[in-house]
Amino acid sequence: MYLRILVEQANLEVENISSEGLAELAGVNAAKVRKDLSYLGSYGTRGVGYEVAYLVYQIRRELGLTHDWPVVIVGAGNLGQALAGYGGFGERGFPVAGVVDIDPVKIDSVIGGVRVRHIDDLAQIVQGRQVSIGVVATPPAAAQDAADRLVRAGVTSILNFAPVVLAVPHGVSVRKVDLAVELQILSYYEQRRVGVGMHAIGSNDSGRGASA
Amino acid sequence: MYLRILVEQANLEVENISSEGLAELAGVNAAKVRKDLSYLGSYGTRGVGYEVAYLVYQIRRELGLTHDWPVVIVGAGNLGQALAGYGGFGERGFPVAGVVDIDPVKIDSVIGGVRVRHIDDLAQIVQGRQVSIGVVATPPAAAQDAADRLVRAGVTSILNFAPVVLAVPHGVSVRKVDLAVELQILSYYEQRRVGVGMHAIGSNDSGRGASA
DNA sequence: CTGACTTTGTGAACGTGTGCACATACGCCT
DNA sequence: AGGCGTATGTGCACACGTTCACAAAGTCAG
Repeated sequence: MYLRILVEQANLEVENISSEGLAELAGVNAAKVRKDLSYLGSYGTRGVGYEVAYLVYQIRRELGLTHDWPVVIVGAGNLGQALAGYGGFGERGFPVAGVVDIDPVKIDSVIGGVRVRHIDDLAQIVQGRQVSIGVVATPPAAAQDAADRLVRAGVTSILNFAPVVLAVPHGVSVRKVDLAVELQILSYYEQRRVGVGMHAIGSNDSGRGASA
Repeated sequence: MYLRILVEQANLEVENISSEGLAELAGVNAAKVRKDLSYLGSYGTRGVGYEVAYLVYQIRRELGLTHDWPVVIVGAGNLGQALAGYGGFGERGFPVAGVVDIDPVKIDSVIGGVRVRHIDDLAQIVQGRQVSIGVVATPPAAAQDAADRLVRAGVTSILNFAPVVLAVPHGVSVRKVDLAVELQILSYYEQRRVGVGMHAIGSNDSGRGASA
């Protein structure tokens, strides 16, 4: 998150930024910013702040964003198509190396400049293009199989959009994005708002909310 | 998450489930399950476990899922279209009440059975259909404006897919889903894996990972 | 060079979430 | 009816992330 804001500031030709300025843009506490950045080392200058360009470089380095990480998407349904068609990934260093599906009807259609291939070609794509990140965008019932295939092909990190808990071997990282859960959390706040007589208003989930 | 698993179990005609069983399906600790469920009240039976159907009812009640929460989507680009076309929302109690965009080219196209309308019609949609949840699926530059319009129209909860920090008045809840950040977190793990010589393997983010 | 001002880096306090361990309560079998 | 086994509910300890507060370190003006 800091990285995104800092890149934005760099484009605006801001050369230095204080922890307080960065905190405001990020919607967090200034002390937290300093503590977070201190894990990278002591790259700030007291009385001045942080040099934006240098900080961008250091964060990129720490996050492993010095080179691209090609990504393979499993599932060419609504979500898979949207992800492949969304240009933002390539821009941010995650080019779509391939899209695979199990449905013959979808094979060979082109999405976002990438041709959909059969899931049996997964290993070939992964090994040929050194892909280490896979995205599961299948229906829930097919998600575990998709994950198994990704792992077998050599992928070691998975971003899972299916609302299921994936079982993977040790050494494989999984992150889950569950859109329905996000909406359910909002519905919980809505329900409290009307039900308990408004004394819960303004209380957001830790750090994820913002107010002005 | 428990809700999703319990509904699944109910469909499999499981009548009772223990905290340990539920914990395994959810990939968490059994004590955590019991503590979480205890916030709903004492709905378990010692020596037996929890009655699935009753638990589903209680969780639904607590989360405010006893009735539907119509949702309005701002932005009919790649992501907006995918979200509108994805049937999962309606199924889970979040029907798409409308999709709006500012681009005249997109107006009147039909996505997932819903006609795209102009953003100026937002207030009408929100008030006419009692919408309290809005989804921001616009490019970053347009996100704050989209949020402002949603708030003005009367929406009190926002799910934000744009990679920006939204400023909203007190009393409005915001949740953010940033796909690029998720990938960056995975890239961080990947980078550690190769860089530091594998002693970080298997360490996932708190509770979001799974292994077998 | 000195002094006033600014901003970092971090020790300490605080709050929250997680996990262990065990008393408690319930069902079932004899 | 009584005892045994099983699973819940929760007090306690621990670990972690967040915030406060302040000394240290740097800049800049005169």
